[in-house]
Amino acid sequence: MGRTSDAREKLLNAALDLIWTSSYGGVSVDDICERAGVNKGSFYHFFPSKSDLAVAAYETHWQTARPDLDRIFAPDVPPWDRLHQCCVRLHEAQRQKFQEYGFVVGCPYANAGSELATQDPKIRAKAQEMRDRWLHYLAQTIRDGVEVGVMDVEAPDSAAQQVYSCFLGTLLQAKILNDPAILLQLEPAVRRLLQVRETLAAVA
Amino acid sequence: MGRTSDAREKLLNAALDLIWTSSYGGVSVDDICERAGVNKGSFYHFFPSKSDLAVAAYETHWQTARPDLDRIFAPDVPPWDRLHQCCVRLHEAQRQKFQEYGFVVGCPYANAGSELATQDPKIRAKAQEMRDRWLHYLAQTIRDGVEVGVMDVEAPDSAAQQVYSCFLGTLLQAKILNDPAILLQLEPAVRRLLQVRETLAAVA
DNA sequence: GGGCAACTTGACCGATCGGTAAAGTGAGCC
DNA sequence: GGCTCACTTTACCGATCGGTCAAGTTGCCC
Repeated sequence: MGRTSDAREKLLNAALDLIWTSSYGGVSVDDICERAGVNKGSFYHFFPSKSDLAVAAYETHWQTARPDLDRIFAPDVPPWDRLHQCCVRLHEAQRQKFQEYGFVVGCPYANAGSELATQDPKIRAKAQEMRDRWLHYLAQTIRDGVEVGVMDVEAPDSAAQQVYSCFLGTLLQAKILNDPAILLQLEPAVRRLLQVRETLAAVA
Repeated sequence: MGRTSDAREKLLNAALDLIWTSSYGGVSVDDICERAGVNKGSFYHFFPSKSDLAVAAYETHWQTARPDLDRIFAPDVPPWDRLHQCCVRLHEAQRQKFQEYGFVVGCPYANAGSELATQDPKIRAKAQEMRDRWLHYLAQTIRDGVEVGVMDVEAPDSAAQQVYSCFLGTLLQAKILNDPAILLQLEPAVRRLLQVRETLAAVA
């Protein structure tokens, strides 16, 4: 029935790229179509609006990144190693984007939330969903770390939220300073927040 | 020589308000003029461009907020009390904005940095300047806290950056969840980051 | 009280915004 | 092999964008 097309995927990739390195308001539908090599008529065949495309692009990006995250946060990895690896990867990813574009681009979901939380309910909901997914990884890691005795925390869910705050805030500072090296401060902050045992941390 | 006018001030106030509760890209010059009750021709009499107005609005806001901050971070206030008061005020300010507009609006400077750091050098520079000003308060407080023995930190400048990350990240989460209560997690996070002595913290 | 400069007014600019419509095209299925 | 329907093409829409301009008007200073 009918023909097939990869225009949808090309639009999703173009949208994520452009919005991530610029901003939602700074990128037009025409820009996205041009980058994707797709006509505007086709755009509106696949997506009812610009913001629907953005939401879909974030979901696609998450699904792409998810296998990596599942590996980093696998239950058989020692709890602190998960967070250590996570900090390293975050720094590495921003360093790479910086080399590619000349800019620290920060977290795409957080950028969207910061720009649009008060304006677009669908995008705010998506940013919230992304936060929930991250918190799940973090909270489980912290629970495991406490159980093993490598972390000392009273309320793992609250602690996860605090660690996530450090993530977002450090990424944002790196973006504002346009300096990926800011992210090197992330790991020591997390270690303090979770009272990670020094001797074991050194092993990781 | 010539007449006087308060149009400039009205434009600055309108711009800060509108951009803070929405976003830079989500607010037009016409919107700002309408809110300020000023014609567009007058706008461009006072400011060469929209982004110049934004930068000026942030500076004005800072100068307005500064006396309060100087009081909170005064050298004769016990170091932990400064940070405690700061957390309380941050929560209170967002709660108030939430009541007024129905939205958690976050930090105006961080919002601007997040949205425009990769697009507008002047605004990125301004966001960086605001961060530097905050870090100055925080680092001095931490140095004082260490000296008095109420905090335990190796590198006060790094610690200040980590605390600031917590500020930004927690404000951003509150905005994404549209829930001011998220900010209640800020103080315990700061206490852990700086290893604040529990007994003395309880006094504050 | 006159002159000058600061400010206001309102119409206007070309470009671009997100989104639409309708005719055309081609791949897959029977 | 032809029908059908997913997709493409292209031209178009009214609204709005940031910004301009030239002719006013009004207060301050001498």
